[in-house]
Amino acid sequence: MAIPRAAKTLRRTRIQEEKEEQILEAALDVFSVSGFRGSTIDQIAEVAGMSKPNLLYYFRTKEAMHRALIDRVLFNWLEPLRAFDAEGNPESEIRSYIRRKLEMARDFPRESRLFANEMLQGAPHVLDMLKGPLKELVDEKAAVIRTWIKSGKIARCDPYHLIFSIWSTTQHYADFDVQVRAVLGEEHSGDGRFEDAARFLEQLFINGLLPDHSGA
Amino acid sequence: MAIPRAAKTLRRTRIQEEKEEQILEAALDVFSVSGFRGSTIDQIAEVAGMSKPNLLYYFRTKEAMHRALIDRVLFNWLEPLRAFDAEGNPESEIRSYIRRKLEMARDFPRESRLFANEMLQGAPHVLDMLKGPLKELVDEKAAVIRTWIKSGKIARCDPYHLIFSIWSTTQHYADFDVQVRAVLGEEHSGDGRFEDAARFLEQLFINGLLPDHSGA
DNA sequence: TGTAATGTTTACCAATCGGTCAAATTATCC
DNA sequence: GGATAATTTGACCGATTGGTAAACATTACA
Repeated sequence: MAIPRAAKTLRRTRIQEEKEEQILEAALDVFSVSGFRGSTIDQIAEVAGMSKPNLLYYFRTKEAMHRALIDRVLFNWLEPLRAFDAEGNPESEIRSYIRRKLEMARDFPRESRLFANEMLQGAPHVLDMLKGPLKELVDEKAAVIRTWIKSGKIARCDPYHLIFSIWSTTQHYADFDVQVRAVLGEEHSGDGRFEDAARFLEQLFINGLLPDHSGA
Repeated sequence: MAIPRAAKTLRRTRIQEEKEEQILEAALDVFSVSGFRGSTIDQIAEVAGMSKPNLLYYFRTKEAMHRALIDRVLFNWLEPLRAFDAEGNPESEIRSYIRRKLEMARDFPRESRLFANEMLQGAPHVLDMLKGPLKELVDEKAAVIRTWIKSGKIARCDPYHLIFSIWSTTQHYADFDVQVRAVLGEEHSGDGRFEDAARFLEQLFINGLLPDHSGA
């Protein structure tokens, strides 16, 4: 006899681990393309290779699946920003932040699109997280950048918009991948484009942010 | 007696103009948030203040509505890039391109999101346009940028990634508006943030792209 | 090996989906 | 004003949606 699903939280079976993993993997495929409203449980079930009621045995509702997926993805997503270090020197910190974010766009494009879809829809499922933990983390890093500015290590600029511009330029290669490929053409659409992007962005941000040469 | 809809193309009534306008306006509201799959005709009908069969009198299918909307939006969307002028000097051209794109993000955020949604889904409805007209336009402007580089007016860089980075940084303020507001907090979420963004981005791109001061 | 807990499937449900149809209403033009 | 064309609506259709119930199958464990 099937047990009330609450019991699952007491002890997790091997099968539960595997199947939930399988489901979230498929859900990432589907949600990242079509967004929450545009995705169906049947689609996810097909990708996961399981029956729809079987999915709903592990996640009571479509919402629960989406929530579990977001929770799992968000933590890793902020890792590069957390690694942003006040002690390092600005140039190498900015460089490696750009690198890391570009690597994530290359290696985890679905995660990026899942997040982008959520933003486009007004962040109905993660608004609290944006206003809370994310804002706090960004505030903290903005303070770091301000100390760099005060000590003359980088040019005066708005640290928030600096962070936004790194986010947007790097995530662009995941979220707008199809446009990037179309514009670059088949020949330049290989993995090499990430190296080109990295070179360009590092040049842009380093030259753009170094202290004024013009002894003003 | 209703006439076959093909007849509409012969002569357009005043009512047709008005209602189609009304419908596309509502469709923009809905599609830009939920994407094509996630939007329903009923939603659009409600926003438009008309009955569903009435919508379908003007647009035979949901696809037709979406196509008409995209067609109407895309032309204006590329206007700033078209205005990018080879004759002007690089600094002011880049400055005003950033300004124009930021103004569009501020004044037409739904259009930006409609486009972003389409990209996230793999551009099923506009792929040909990306590979054709858009690529040609970008190729043309990339050539302009290359002449600037050759004549030493701006630093050496990949013109395509330069264009991508201007697109992404500016559109970010429309597509990720909810995140920007959440991170900046209520106090800095007013229209002033567009001025701050403009200041930052112009500084970033101008300093980042001016020719090397270090006589290398 | 037996049995209870866990996992899976078939059949199904009400609500919503995109879309049709014919009747009713309104605008247009002589 | 009346005929005719254009517009609008309510009722409806089959397909798909998110989700359920219960029978069935499998696993874990004594």
